Amino acid sequence: MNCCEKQEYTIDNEQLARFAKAMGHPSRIAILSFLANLDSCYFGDIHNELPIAKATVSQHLKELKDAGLITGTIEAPKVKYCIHRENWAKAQAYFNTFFASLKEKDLCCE
Amino acid sequence: MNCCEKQEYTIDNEQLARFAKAMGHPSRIAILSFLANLDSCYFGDIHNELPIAKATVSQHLKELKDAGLITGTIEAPKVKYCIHRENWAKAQAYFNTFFASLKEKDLCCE
DNA sequence: GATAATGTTCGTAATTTTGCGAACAACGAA
DNA sequence: TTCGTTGTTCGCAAAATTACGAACATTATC
Repeated sequence: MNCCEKQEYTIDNEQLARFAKAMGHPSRIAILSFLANLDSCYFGDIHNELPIAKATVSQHLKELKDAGLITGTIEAPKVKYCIHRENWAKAQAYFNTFFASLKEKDLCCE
Repeated sequence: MNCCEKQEYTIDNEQLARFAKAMGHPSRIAILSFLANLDSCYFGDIHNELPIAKATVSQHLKELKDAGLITGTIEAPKVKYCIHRENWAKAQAYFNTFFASLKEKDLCCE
């Protein structure tokens, strides 16, 4: 399904808000961009990309993982983070459906 | 421009995070949905739709306004809120571009 | 086994967010 | 003018977020 096909999604407002909240911080957007562009997927490289302490990076990664947008696996002694593709697609569809729901004709405003 | 055309947007991570943050709360998603579906655009009706105090609703509306997703105008004695269509489209494009940036081939993960 | 490298967790502090009731401001109507 | 309606702002409290360094755990390597 590409982004122009009709979507049957019934948006779960709670879920959409959870995705949005996870994306609501510049560092986390940067992390997601980094992973989406496949520059690397190891903690160390993510950390190097950001001007914040590793404890903080770890915390942001945890939040993204809790929101379901990424996965984390141990590849000793490193930790590999990846975009959670299934949920990524779900988030994409949710946002897309949400924004597309805006009606053209506006009887109230304007 | 529909959602399938190539987009030349250079995403501003800060701006995207700001949009996401504003959307990162169920009540604010509900407000945006309400306005997008043109059910009404007056404060009172928005308030009736939500199980929270009017002071809190007013606060959420302020945040959405600060993020640029809605506008607020006084129509005494009521206040009318509307989707800020220009910024709405901008946010839509930002999210769309962001999610679409995920590479298909993944050399690192999976 | 000792050491180095890699991340997570803990404890703490500062700030922000969320939410409420009460007080207040602005305006239309009686 | 007075009153009722409509929302905003204020003051406060509780909770969550953000960030850091230090301590800790794990594993690879010497």
